[in-house]
Amino acid sequence: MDLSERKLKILQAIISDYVRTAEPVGSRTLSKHPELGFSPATIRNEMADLEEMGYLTHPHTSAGRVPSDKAYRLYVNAMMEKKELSREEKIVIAERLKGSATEFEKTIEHAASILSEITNLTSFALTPKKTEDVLKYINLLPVDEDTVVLMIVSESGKVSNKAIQMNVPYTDENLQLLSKTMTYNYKGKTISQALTNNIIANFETDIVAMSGLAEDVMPNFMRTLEDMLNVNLYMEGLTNIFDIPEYSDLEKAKNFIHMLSQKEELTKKLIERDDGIIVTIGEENADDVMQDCSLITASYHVDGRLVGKIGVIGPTRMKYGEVTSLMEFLTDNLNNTFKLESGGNEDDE
Amino acid sequence: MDLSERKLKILQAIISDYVRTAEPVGSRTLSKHPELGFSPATIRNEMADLEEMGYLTHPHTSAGRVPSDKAYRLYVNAMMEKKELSREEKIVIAERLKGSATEFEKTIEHAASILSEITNLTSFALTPKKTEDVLKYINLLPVDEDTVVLMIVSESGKVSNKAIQMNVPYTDENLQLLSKTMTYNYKGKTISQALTNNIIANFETDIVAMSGLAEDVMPNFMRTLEDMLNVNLYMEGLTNIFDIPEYSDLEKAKNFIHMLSQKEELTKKLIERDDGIIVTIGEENADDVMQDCSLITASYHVDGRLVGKIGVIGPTRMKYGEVTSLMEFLTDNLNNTFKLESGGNEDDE
DNA sequence: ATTAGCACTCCGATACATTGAGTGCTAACA
DNA sequence: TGTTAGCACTCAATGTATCGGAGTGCTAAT
Repeated sequence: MDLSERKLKILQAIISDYVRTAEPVGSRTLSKHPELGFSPATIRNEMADLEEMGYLTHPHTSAGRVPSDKAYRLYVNAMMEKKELSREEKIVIAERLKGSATEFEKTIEHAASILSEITNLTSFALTPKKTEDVLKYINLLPVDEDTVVLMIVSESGKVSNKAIQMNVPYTDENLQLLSKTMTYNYKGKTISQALTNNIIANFETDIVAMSGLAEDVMPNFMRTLEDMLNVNLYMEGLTNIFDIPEYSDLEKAKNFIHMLSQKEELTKKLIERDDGIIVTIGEENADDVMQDCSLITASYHVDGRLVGKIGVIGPTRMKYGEVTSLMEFLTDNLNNTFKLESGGNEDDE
Repeated sequence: MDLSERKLKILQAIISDYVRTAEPVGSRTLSKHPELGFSPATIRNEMADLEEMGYLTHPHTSAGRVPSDKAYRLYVNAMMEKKELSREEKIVIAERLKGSATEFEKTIEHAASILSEITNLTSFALTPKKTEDVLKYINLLPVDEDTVVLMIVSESGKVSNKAIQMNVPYTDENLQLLSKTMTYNYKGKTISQALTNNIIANFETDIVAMSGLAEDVMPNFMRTLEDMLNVNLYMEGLTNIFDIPEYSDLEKAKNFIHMLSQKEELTKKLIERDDGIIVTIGEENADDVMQDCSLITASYHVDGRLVGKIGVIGPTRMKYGEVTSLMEFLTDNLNNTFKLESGGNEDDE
């Protein structure tokens, strides 16, 4: 089942040629490769073998060979070499990320820009899912006779709020009491814990509940917590696919763009992916509309806990080595950036 | 300079045929129109005149005629008839908008969805620019030893906030004093007024300023005000253009999508447009990349003051009558929705 | 003023020949 | 026995020629 040294070399050459040119590569071209000192005929034999084994395909009889998904998988697993970025590139990238360091979301957005610019693919970035963010402080503030503002502050520095229309008259004392009770009950809990353990039951016996205040406030509190879990999806380089030969077919381009326009679904797909750098190639993607794409995602961490994602999507024919190396560098950089800031002064909204 | 009755009829027929079929329309076809009982030859003469006057073009010698931008302009100004929506359509649309009435932004987003679904064009919706929103209440809340939350509430119900890292130690009294001073100074002012009249000078002599507190707070206050002016752009039906013959050319489709991906620029263009229903046709658009598109925007009002926009963009060949009627209905509906709520419980973020 | 008639133009579809890159196979070779 | 040269074959892509049809513009008749 193992491939001979020579077959591997040939396969690698085919992949790298094809990735570069997008044209099926033939035996003649390959025999000119410096690493492959064999005649076209020999290479043809090997290619026939490789095709039988499922690593290559044939668009039609008189065309060269094209790597299959299986070939790319082998390449990514075993043959691909990381392409370390040059010192200059690293500096430029780091600068660009740092240039917007005060604004959390901007930094993420820039990461996506960089990714699409360098790879010439479509990239995206997902802000962290705050499931594990810890509640710190809850307050209720009087505004009007019938309006109260609920404010929630979390460890990561996120501040959320909501104006609540009160059905029941309230007093400042009651508000304060409820704020304190809520803070006492929820402080130190993660958002997901707060959402699953509805502590409203505890209030039942309390004077606050008697006043009906909690009935007005708690549903809004829960909704606001849910809102806090929302993530933002940034996308860059959408039109890059028009320059990729694979998508010179209008129908294909349409499907691609249509898929990427479904932001909610896309977000869901991305969140579900495992941590670390994950490469899924062509048919490995569960999704029908992604059967001829490769998707690469990487996760970054804020404060070592909250997990966000960046990624690229493009044709299966892509420079896996370069892309993954770049993504590795980017996530490392993001991890560091968000570690130093360490829950500092982030931006709301 | 005026066009004869007959010429007008012919032009109208050409436009309506061309809008429907996207094919150049010839004299034969026209002579079969029930309204036009003339022979092809007669119609040809008239068409030649219309072409000379700039209302028609000729893709090539042996092709039918195509309306020019000038023709569309005439059509929109003088010939187009509003197409009242049916009672059922109105009900369905109103229901869809109401279904999300509690969430301001969702309502806007739905308006865009409806617009693109019915017109089969690309649509967008812009949340209102809050320049004229009036400040109501400003508060500073202690969180940490070195963290304070700034909270701003406006008449429209929008609540904004920002966590501030304090460089100077503060006391609760100082915070309260500063909150009160700020509220006193800014309450009743619009956001744009607050942004232009920097009242920080007034504080100079005040004890609060002495403590250095204001220096920490004011820049953040200003930044937050600016953030409050940010608008959101929703876009729907981006891929609809792939079904439009005009964009079966890959290059054109690319340019179109690329233009719409530049969200900031697009937002700026849209905001700048006058109120009411505005139609700009082809070359009337200042922008190079929009020379063969028509853009229709309409404004809706929240509380009669804040102005948001909805719109569609597509090929100059579009059903102006139907689209503008629909947009009129939508904006009327939005105006009412946001009037009844009257600064009620809107959503932050 | 309108229209029938006709020559003319030009696009688009169809058919056909040509080219060239590449294959698979066989037989010769080291 | 593995490698290679040679050769017939395949097939997409390209170019060329032809033809039909839709539509025009002009002229002459009504």
